[in-house]
Amino acid sequence: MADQRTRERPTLRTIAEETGFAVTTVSRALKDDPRIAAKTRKAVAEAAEKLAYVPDRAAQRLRTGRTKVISVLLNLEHEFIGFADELLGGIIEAFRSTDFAISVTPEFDSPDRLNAIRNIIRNNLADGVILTRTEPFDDRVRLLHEANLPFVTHGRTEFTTPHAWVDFDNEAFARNAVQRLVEQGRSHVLMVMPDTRYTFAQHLRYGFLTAAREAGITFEIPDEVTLETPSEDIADFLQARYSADNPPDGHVCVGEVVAMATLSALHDSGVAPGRDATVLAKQASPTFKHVRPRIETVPEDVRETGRHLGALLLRQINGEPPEGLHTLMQPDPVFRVSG
Amino acid sequence: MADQRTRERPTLRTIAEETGFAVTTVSRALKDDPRIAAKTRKAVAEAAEKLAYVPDRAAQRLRTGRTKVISVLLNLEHEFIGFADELLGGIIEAFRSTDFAISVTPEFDSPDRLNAIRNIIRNNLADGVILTRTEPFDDRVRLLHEANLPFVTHGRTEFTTPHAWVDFDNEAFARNAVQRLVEQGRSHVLMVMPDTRYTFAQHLRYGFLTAAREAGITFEIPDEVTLETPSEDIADFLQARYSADNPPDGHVCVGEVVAMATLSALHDSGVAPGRDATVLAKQASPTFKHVRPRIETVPEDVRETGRHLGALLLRQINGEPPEGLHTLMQPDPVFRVSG
DNA sequence: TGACGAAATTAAAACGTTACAACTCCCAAC
DNA sequence: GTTGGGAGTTGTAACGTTTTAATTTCGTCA
Repeated sequence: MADQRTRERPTLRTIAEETGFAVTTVSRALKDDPRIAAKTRKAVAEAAEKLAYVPDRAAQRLRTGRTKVISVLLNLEHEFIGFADELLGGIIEAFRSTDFAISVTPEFDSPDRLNAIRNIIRNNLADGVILTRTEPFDDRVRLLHEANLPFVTHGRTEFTTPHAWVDFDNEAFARNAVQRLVEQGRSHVLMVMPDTRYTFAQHLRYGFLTAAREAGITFEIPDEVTLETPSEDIADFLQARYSADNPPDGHVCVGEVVAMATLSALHDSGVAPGRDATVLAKQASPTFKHVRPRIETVPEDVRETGRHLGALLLRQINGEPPEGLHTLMQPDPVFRVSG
Repeated sequence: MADQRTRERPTLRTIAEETGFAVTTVSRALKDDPRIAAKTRKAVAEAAEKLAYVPDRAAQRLRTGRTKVISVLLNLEHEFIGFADELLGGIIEAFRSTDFAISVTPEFDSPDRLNAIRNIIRNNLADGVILTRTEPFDDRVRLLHEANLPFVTHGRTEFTTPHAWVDFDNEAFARNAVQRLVEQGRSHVLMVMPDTRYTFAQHLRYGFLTAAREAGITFEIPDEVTLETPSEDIADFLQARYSADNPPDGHVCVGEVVAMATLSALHDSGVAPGRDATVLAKQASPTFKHVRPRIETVPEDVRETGRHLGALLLRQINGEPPEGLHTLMQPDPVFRVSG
């Protein structure tokens, strides 16, 4: 049985023997080191090509300490549907022309989110880290900063020490949404919020509240449910709301799951979207095109977010300081009927 | 600025100096080698604990050739929404108690799907590989087999050499679906198929055709669209079908995206699901609960699929031969109203 | 003619681990 | 009192790379 893995792979030594140069020379020549004569570099390159030489990553890593690995921390337990697909897709695009490997590190529920980071630092598992679900005073950020390991967060913190981040302007989104609801004559708006521990929950809340107050309409942020509540419970809650006093007539939905739960609650309550109430949503996946009745949405391009995260991380790995490495993605100010 | 990455990490040598044993002894003691006296093992373990020693993966990898990495090949360009989230979630669960890292390797469109595999083999990037979107005579399987690198496919091949796989019984699903449609009095059924190059397309087709023939009803498999067609084009196609002669009255949908496209096409054509036509679907995400009108579905647990893939791969990495390492996941034979 | 320095190349060490082949004890057997 | 052998331990080499500090080579200038 032929085993290509154990079949002798060419090493620098092989090339050295082939060309008659020393291993050091070969190593340098392959990196186009100007100390090596141009003629030599060419000869070495040709030999390497001929032998199909590829450097051994384990040896490089042992010698240099660089892993050539990017670690993406994801909570795959209850993520927004399709979030990981798109984010990873974007990150991978950003690293496509490099030889970095993308490693997915699971993050389990809160008590020790830190452990995943500690593990990466202790075992030197990555040259860079991408964090999601950022909190205002995120300890993971503190750890990575101390360890001097490049990282980018999806979402902002409130630390004063600068670090790279990419975020969607959720405050603007919420503000725009409320204003649009007001334009449509709505007067009592409701929004299901993310868990308050995440920074973007504050942004949403702020945008939502200020816009509602400015417009002089009433608003409602339920305590009973969050985006992490199972979506059928959200739907049940909303349905209960509709059979109680003073039901909302406008909904701002931060994600597709909550938007669909809302629509199903309206449907099951006999409330006609568009006529009796308006539902606005942030749309991240193309699926939403097919939801009926059609509602107005604003897109959030998660893949693009991933590309930005990757790009900012790469710049840090290449030595740029994190100062100013930010991308705040602006929502399209106009809501459009999806599909 | 403290840099924990460069701060001296304890190595075997550190422990050796601390305990007075030789490096070899320490190395063996840490693996509980019976050649080392129990007392020594204990002393070494304590010193290692005290110093917070963790073995250097680069050094282990260089020395042993084992990478402690699993590579998951995913096409993140046009995957079913949420597929990667769930599959990765399951795979990660399977490897949770090991120290394997999960690396996502992008697979781009067909011409050279092989290159990703070649790259993994040449660079020795993984100890095991998980393949998705398997084809009947999948060259990737051939390569991995030759390289003697453990792997599992999601989906079956038609090779005679045995290899590990995990699959959903799509033939049974399609058969059950057609039978259910017949029960509901439907007489002309339509199914949008995956691209024919994938093995599971054959299974679906076979189940669909035999059940329809057995029941003596007419059926239709459009050439114009596949599951890879942009979903709005699928919807447009179906809408056109409804304004033409002899429209279908039953739909089998392999995924949620096509199910939603179908529902939107019915809606936009003024065809009432349940009364004028029946839509049955395979449901992989909980979101679908909220789709209105409700339709009957059968669940497919992609996370469980991931767990199986991971488990079978792990067994091979631990030396089991691939013979008999299969899991064919059976669909629930009864369709239920979702939500 | 010999010394100098720049250009080109090199040997050797190191990264941290594991594997191989010894080596040292010490006790039992003759 | 030597021998044999097992238990326990160890030194050394090796994995393939990069880095440091030489070393060689050669043209130039005094």
